[in-house]
Amino acid sequence: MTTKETILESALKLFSSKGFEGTSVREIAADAGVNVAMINYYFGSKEKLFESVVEYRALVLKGLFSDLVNNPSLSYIEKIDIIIDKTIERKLSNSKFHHIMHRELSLEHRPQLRDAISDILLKNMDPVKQIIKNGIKDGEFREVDIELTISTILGTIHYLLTSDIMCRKILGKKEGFNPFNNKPFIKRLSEHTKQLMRSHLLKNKK
Amino acid sequence: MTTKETILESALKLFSSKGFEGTSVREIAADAGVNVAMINYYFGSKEKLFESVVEYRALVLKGLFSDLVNNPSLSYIEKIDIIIDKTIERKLSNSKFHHIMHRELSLEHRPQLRDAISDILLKNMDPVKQIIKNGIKDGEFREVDIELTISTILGTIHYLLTSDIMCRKILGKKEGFNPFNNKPFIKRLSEHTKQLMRSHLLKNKK
DNA sequence: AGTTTAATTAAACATTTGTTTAGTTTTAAA
DNA sequence: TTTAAAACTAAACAAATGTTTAATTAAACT
Repeated sequence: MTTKETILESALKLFSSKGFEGTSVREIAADAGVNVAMINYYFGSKEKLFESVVEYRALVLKGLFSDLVNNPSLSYIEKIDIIIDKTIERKLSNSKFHHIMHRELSLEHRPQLRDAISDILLKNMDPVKQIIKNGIKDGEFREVDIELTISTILGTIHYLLTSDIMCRKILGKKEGFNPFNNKPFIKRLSEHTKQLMRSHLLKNKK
Repeated sequence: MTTKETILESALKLFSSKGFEGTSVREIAADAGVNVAMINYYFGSKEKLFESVVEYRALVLKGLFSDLVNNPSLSYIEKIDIIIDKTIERKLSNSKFHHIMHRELSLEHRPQLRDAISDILLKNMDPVKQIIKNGIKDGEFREVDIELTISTILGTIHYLLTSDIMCRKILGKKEGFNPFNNKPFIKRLSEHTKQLMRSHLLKNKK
């Protein structure tokens, strides 16, 4: 790993757990095992380092669902199932990055960064919207509020996978329980969300 | 308003918009129009000021739903409707405080504060749980995943009411749109969530 | 080889940080 | 009115902050 990448990884970790202002460049340098000056040498400033972390990680959140829209071999509800699983999966494997982005969203300084971040987070919005819209048009889905239905999917997953301590308390679990690598819980979350969407979306339910 | 309260109000405002580390005591003092030393005089330290803000505002988030559990004149789904509306209402009238609490939850330092905050946020968890449980027992509700159903309600509302910019983009609204004081949108959110819960919870739907 | 460019270092820089001090004004009680 | 406590102020404090400098080492090129 190059020096630049080492710094990016340490910055990702520390920004995620302590926030931007809560993390000093010296901490990042120490964690990465490099000289403090290297941060400004490679990135120019702490703020630009932060933006680089966002860019660096935004790449892995590329559009996932665009090819799903025109896939004729799946029913609409099956597409929703896939969207749910992929969303959970993606959030789990990028939990630190999601932490950073959602925290930044709730802060009011650095408005241009907020804008960039919301774009990244909603990169998959349009294909999902299209799938639900088509599902309604073809009579498989009820005439639901499309945007808010997507918010429910994202909100349910986000709410539980953002704060381990919150998740633990909601579920009534003990200290040792870690939602992020607990397979039964992930399965449970997936099943609940899918079932929820079946009841909500499908017209002819039995 | 006393000096102490003025400081608390300014701290609430600034912590909410810029975060704990992102806000300096001098900014707070300036905003409150008092001398910097007053903060340490009244609160001891910046950290204790933060805890005081949490205490100060936690009072207004008292248990809302405990009397709802044993109310016999309402059906279970009507109780859920009330819970949804009260949750939205409470979040709107304390949006700054919710900002602070959810941000703090996602940070990993100050663990004892995280614990206190999650307790505050979940103060109403038990009565809601009880209502759904009774609804299932009495045959009005299906056998849903109770904890995750609550997470869906909270998650949907939280996801949309946390970041104005995100909300705007999800809904495809212009710059000027502010979800926090847009009545039609609040109504829309309320209706969606209620409808969602009807489909999800009710056994004999038509 | 020598030379230029890049990478890295330790130290210093100027600000800003939270906090404290010592003194002053205001308030309230005796 | 005198006295004591509370409220408030301006200044100073030490520590930490992001950033830059100047010097040194390593790499790459001619």
